[in-house]
Amino acid sequence: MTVSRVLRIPEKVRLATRTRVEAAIEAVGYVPNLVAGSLASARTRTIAVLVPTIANAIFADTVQGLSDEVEPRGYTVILAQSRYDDAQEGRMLMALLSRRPEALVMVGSPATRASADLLRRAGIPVVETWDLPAQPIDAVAGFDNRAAGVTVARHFAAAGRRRLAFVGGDDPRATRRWKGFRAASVEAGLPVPRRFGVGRNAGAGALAALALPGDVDAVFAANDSHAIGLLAGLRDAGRRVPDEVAVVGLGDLELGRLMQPALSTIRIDGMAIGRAAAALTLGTASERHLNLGFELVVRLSG
Amino acid sequence: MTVSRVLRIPEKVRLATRTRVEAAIEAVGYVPNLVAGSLASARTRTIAVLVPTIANAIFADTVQGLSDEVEPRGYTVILAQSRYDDAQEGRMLMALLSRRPEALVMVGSPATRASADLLRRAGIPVVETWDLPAQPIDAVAGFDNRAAGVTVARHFAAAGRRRLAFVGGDDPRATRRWKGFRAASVEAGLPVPRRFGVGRNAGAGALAALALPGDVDAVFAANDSHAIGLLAGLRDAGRRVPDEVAVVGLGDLELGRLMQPALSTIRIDGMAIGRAAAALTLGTASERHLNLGFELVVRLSG
DNA sequence: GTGAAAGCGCTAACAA
DNA sequence: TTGTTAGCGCTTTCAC
Repeated sequence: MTVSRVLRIPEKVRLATRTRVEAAIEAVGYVPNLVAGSLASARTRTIAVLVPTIANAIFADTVQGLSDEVEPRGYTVILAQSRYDDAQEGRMLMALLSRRPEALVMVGSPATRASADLLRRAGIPVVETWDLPAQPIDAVAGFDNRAAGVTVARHFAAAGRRRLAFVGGDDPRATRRWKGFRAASVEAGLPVPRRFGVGRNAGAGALAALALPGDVDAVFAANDSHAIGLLAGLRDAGRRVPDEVAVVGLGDLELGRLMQPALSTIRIDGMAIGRAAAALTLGTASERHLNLGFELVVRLSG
Repeated sequence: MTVSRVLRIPEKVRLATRTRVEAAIEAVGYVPNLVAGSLASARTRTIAVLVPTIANAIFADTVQGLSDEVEPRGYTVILAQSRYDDAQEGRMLMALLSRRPEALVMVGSPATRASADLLRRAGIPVVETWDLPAQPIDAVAGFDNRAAGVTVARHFAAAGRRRLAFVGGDDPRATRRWKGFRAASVEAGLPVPRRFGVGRNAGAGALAALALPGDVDAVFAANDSHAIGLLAGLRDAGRRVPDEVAVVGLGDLELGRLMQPALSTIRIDGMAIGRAAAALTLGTASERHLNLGFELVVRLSG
């Protein structure tokens, strides 16, 4: 019991005792067992994180932002990937909750009703990120994906572009960007944009460049990785950017800034999303609904 | 007890009983408590991972490779970041071990003797990655960083380059690349290369381009992110690549392939390192010492 | 300021 | 095939 106090509330132990205990801890190389401690205290000091994939700079940034806030406070991150697969998401949610995290942070929202119910009954703070769901489970740290699409379409329309296209995946957030993009295009009196579904890497963006009809004069790529691939593909195809085709991405990857022409983009601060999620899980946030917004950064590509 | 069996060894429960238990589980929304289970069975089904930072594509790839292998087997990844800081590394190692992972995977090797001792006494598989330490704690999945530097220097020398430079950080692995690069340059009869220490992002590479003396005709950037920044910086400074300066990176980021000129690089398969680490932790690897190698990929930048 | 008792929710081992 | 007992290594509570 005294050892336990020395480790957790040293000021409640007489200095002499404390010193002796510390020496013993050192001597035997004692490493406390937090799984036993967690069971006894009902506090695991663990935050669960579920991302589609960690091998994507934007989500990795969010995990880092979260982890930067949470580690100094003694929390450990437990991580799982849903791989854009609803069943996998459900399994991972269950696996994470079985470890009794004190909060759960996920990119997006649960895909199924069962997953949503599971989270609702978990009795811990749940933070949905990278989106602004209409009926959140609990807390939110994200931005309006639809509005991002609208912003880009209006930007293209104002610049006199007429034949728009969209390149992106079919996950819920990309789809919301697409919907906003399409609606605002039509509202601006332009034809319905073409949509190119693609894989999840930059090479896919390059492929999209090949498939792009000759009359398209502006493309919104739902993430910067695609946009950069698209830029490279257009360059190789001999199509001049932005003269013939404008390109705008989303995410503001550092590398987009270094492309020639520099990539215009919707800037999202993934690390800030992670930090906001941390504040929400730790209860230090002022509100449960954080709209971190986005910003159109116009560079040379469009 | 019967519930426990239904969940872990359902074939040992009569079908009728099983069905009833499953119905009850469903009805009350029972979520098993793995922290209690872990304590009782002394098996946490947890793998600890320590990376310098997760917001770096190459490490994120490794974490994904690892996680892809272990998640289907019921393991959960617990993650911590050392931030290239020895004290932080020590604290995180302790924090991770307190949670009694069944194995620990880290990028590089423990920085201090105390950390190394801690790991040695942990009594679990420990995998050091992204390097080939001479005296590993236990298992290794990596490549020879020094040899990578040697390969690039010889490549430059064979191409008739004379004034070499190195751009990179001062972490142990970048330093080993530098040492190999320098030694092989001198061996080839070239002057000692200049070394430019830089921060950890691509912008730093762009800055290095500005600092680069006019007579340098070949640069080895210790990672692709720096190399891509360097390419952009050289382009903006009006220095032609590869005519005036050759550039070779390390990592084979997808975006390097899309640059113009396409980036030559030392290809490392970060995901394969993660998968190998998984095999090592799960005991399915044939050897404890895996050299995954690297490959010089010559593209247009040098 | 220190220690003794009880118990966290499971699983291992054994009994029925 | 099912159930009982003991105990995993801590923390909480309460006594001294």
